[in-house]
Amino acid sequence: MSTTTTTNLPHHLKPKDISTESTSASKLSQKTILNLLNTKCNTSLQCLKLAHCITLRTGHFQDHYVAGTLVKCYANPHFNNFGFALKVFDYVLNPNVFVWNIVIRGCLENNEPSKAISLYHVMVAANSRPNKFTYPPLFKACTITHAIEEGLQFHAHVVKHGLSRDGHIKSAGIQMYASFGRVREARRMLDGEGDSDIICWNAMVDGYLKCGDVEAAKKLFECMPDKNIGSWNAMISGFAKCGMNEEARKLFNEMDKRDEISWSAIIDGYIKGGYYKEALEVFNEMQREDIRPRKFILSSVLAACANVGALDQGRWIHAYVKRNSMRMDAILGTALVDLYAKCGRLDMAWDVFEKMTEKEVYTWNAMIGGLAMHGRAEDAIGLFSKMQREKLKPNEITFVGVLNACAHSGMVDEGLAILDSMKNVYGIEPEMEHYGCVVDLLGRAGLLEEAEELISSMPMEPNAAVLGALMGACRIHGHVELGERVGKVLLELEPKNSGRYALLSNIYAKAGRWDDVEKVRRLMKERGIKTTAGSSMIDVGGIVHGFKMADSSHPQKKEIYLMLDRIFERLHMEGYSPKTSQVLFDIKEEEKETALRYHSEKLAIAFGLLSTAPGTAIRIVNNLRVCDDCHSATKLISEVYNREIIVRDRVRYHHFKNGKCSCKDYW
DNA sequence: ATAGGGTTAG
Repeated sequence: MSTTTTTNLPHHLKPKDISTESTSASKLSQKTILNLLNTKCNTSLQCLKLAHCITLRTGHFQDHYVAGTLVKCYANPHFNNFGFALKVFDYVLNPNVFVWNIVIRGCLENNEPSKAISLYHVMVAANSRPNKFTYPPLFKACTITHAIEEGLQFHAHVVKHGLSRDGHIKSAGIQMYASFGRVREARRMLDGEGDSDIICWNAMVDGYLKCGDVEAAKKLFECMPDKNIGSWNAMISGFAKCGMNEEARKLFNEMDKRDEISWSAIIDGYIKGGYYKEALEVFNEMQREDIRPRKFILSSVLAACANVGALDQGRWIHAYVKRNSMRMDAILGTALVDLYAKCGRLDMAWDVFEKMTEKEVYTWNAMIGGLAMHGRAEDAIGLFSKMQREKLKPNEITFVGVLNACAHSGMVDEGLAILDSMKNVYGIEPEMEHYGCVVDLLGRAGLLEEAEELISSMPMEPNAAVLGALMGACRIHGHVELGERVGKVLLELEPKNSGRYALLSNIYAKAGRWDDVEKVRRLMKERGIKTTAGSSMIDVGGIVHGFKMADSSHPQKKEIYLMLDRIFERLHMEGYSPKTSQVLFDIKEEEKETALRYHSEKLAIAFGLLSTAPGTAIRIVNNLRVCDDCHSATKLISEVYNREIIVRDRVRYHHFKNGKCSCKDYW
């Protein structure tokens, strides 16, 4: 029975060629061949092909045990050629359960869960009776593809075949039901007949937590007949994922033996909650306990470094990876690419990217996104084309990167063409995020009407992010009426988001409508909304220094403020005039200037100029977008002090050099 | 008979 598109196998690998031949090889026993397949053939494709030839020559190919093992070897994800495994499978006559199970599992291991499901139907149609090994991968496939109907059907088959007692099936089933949000069905499986063991309990604990039922998880954890380290870890990572970092930490402290997963879960919880500094502290704590970090933790920590701009610590990890000859797998490599890109070192990001041998879509996405963030739209699009030349399928994240690149450099036609091609060429339905990028693109370019039209043509109701993009464009182009209209909707849609209030009052302030600015301020007060304070971080000698507006907490505050005054003296001589329209209060002009002068970004720059050698680049990470005034001041500083200043804001990078910015004042 | 399960990463 043919199950795949059958292109023929190479001549020498076809059964019919030599199955009748009798050579000395035929004396090889089944056992010897299996031994060969199970040892050498898992790493060497050459050995595998040789073994394949031998099975054909000796007539062992139609032995299901041999054929199954052979297919399993070909299906090893390491070879990245599952298509070939399927072709070989096609030549197995009347495969038995063993062979079917191998190929179904192979689908899963090669990221083809839907294929696993469809092959199961072929298997049943071919009258092969599934056994207990058949179902776990199928449940997993349903979990991944969210195939609820099929999952229920598989469960029914499990019952029909009398396999419900099996622990492997139970744990996979529990996970599946939990992923559907059906904890009660999961629990019923756990409590049903047969042997539920630690792994099933752990899966259930995890399931409860993934569904947000913390109490049920706690209760089960308490009354489990037996626990292992995995049970604790499931609780900790579950707490961490629910944002309950303190609870997680409490359990973590109670453990008598922690493994890498325990540490990793804690660190990850902090990262997910945006507590990057805390994450880095835990990492240091771990090292003080002499635990040698491995790639799992390292890639998490790299994400934390990337987010706070801790370039030096990130580089240390990179060096650590090299020093310990750790394999640069796709995840670790991607984390490094992301780190360097987010820390403003595109050169190093590119270096890692180029040397990586195991790139995945994520890796390309990180590099494309990095280029986009730096305003290098042509390069981002170039890389996108290269990705296709290398026959890698872009995913929806790839398009977010590419469209962002267009938005950051005003490439309207290209952006629209790409949005169009998503569906027509790549078969990927544009989602809200993609529309958001294009609304941003059109809006920034001043095409407000087109942006509005796009929004009304979207197949879904615009969310806050999309409207926010439109409103941002209104601010840039001084479109008060539209901005006001959108702003009102947005304030109801997201009454807790302080950024929206700031944007609206900014639009009013720019138009000099101070009464309305005041109204917004009062509304915020009524609703108890606090503005997100702007903060800037700068990494000097491996230590990240953070500044807030008018900050006086830094030990060197005196020097910093003195430096700032000196800087502004020089800037004024160069013709700098403060962009007081940035200030959201109707105060006197001089006061406005003072308010601008102590923006966190300027404090960080002053500190950077003080504490780094002349000529070295200054790298700053802002939590918000750069303001107009900081932008023009920084341009001038880069010229007057002859320094390259690299500023990362909430969405993109600005490379200031010789009085100019890489964003070409378009951001 | 042969094969297999949970908690950690971009």
